[in-house]
Amino acid sequence: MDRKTQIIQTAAKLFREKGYKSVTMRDLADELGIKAASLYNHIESKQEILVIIIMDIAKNFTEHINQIFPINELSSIQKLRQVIRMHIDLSIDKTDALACMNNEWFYLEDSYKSSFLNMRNDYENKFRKIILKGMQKEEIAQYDPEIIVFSLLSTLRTLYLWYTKNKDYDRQTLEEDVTKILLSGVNSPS
Amino acid sequence: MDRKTQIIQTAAKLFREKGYKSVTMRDLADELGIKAASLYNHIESKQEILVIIIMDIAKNFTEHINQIFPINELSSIQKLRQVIRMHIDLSIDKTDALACMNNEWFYLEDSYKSSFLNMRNDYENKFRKIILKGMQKEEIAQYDPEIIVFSLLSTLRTLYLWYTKNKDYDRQTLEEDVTKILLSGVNSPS
DNA sequence: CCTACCGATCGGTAGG
DNA sequence: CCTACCGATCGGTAGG
Repeated sequence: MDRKTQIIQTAAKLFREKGYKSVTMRDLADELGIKAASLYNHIESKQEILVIIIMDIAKNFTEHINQIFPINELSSIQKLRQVIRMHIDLSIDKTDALACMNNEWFYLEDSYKSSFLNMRNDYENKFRKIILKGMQKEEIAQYDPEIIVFSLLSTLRTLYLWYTKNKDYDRQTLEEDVTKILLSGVNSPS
Repeated sequence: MDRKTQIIQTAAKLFREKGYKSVTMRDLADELGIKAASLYNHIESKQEILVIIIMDIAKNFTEHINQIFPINELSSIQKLRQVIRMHIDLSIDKTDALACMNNEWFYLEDSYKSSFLNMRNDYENKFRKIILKGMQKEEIAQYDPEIIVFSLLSTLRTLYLWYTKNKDYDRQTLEEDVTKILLSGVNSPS
């Protein structure tokens, strides 16, 4: 792993723990055992670090949903399952970057912020279309689709928080249980 | 409304829009049409403002769940309904403070941070007990209770975000629809 | 990768 | 509520 990657991963950890604005270049340098000025041999600015962290993880989501979305062989429920799995996998494998994306995107400067928001909107739109098609085909219950989308996404987006406190779950159990609860609700089936 | 209340409400709005760390006392003063130094005639510090905003809204949650929790006449589902309603009401009526509580509690200093986290834990524990009792009585489905609690809370906690973009919903429709989806899931009942 | 250092900005105080 | 101002800290640069 080269130095730049090291810097970015360490930064992701710190940004997650303390927030982008609160982490100083001196904090970051300390964590790496060097002086703040030395960071600038590898990166251009604090902002550049944030951009790389967030855009990289955001692309993961975009590419994955773009891949699943057009597959005609999959039912809406199957697509939803795959989307849930992706959220769980990224929550486990790229926790720090995911936390940064969720909480620090706000501090992206103008052009990157709007490009991030575009990616986010595209993602939500595809997610929404999967739900709507599932409702048309009566695979998914006929509730207000906006509230369904919001409810699912808010759970999926904060999974990383919960996983951090419950690391004993293995990936597969988590996938099964989260999928079950999101699809079936909490009412007793009786 | 006295000046201190004005300062706190304006700060809540700005903290929500830009984040606690990014809002300067000069920003806050500008918004109120005064000079930064004048703020200190009404408040002690920037931190005091944050403490007041967050502790005030946190107490709303604590008091409300403490009131509902011990009522023996209510079933678990009825308690859950009331909790959902509280989240919706506060999301609508105290949006800025709620956003601060969710995103900026992190910047509370030591003793306030731990006191906030205690309140939060108490709240989650009572919420969890309502769910567990509901499962015992078979009012609530027998899934992993931790995942149920997490899934419900993550949706309820981010309701304010969604409401901000969908203000055309009236309170009652929102309560009915959110309750239905959280309790029944998105699977088609067929 | 370091030392030395910069201009800007921050939260907050003194004194009226 | 203001003017004037402070010490500390920030992101970043120069030069080696």
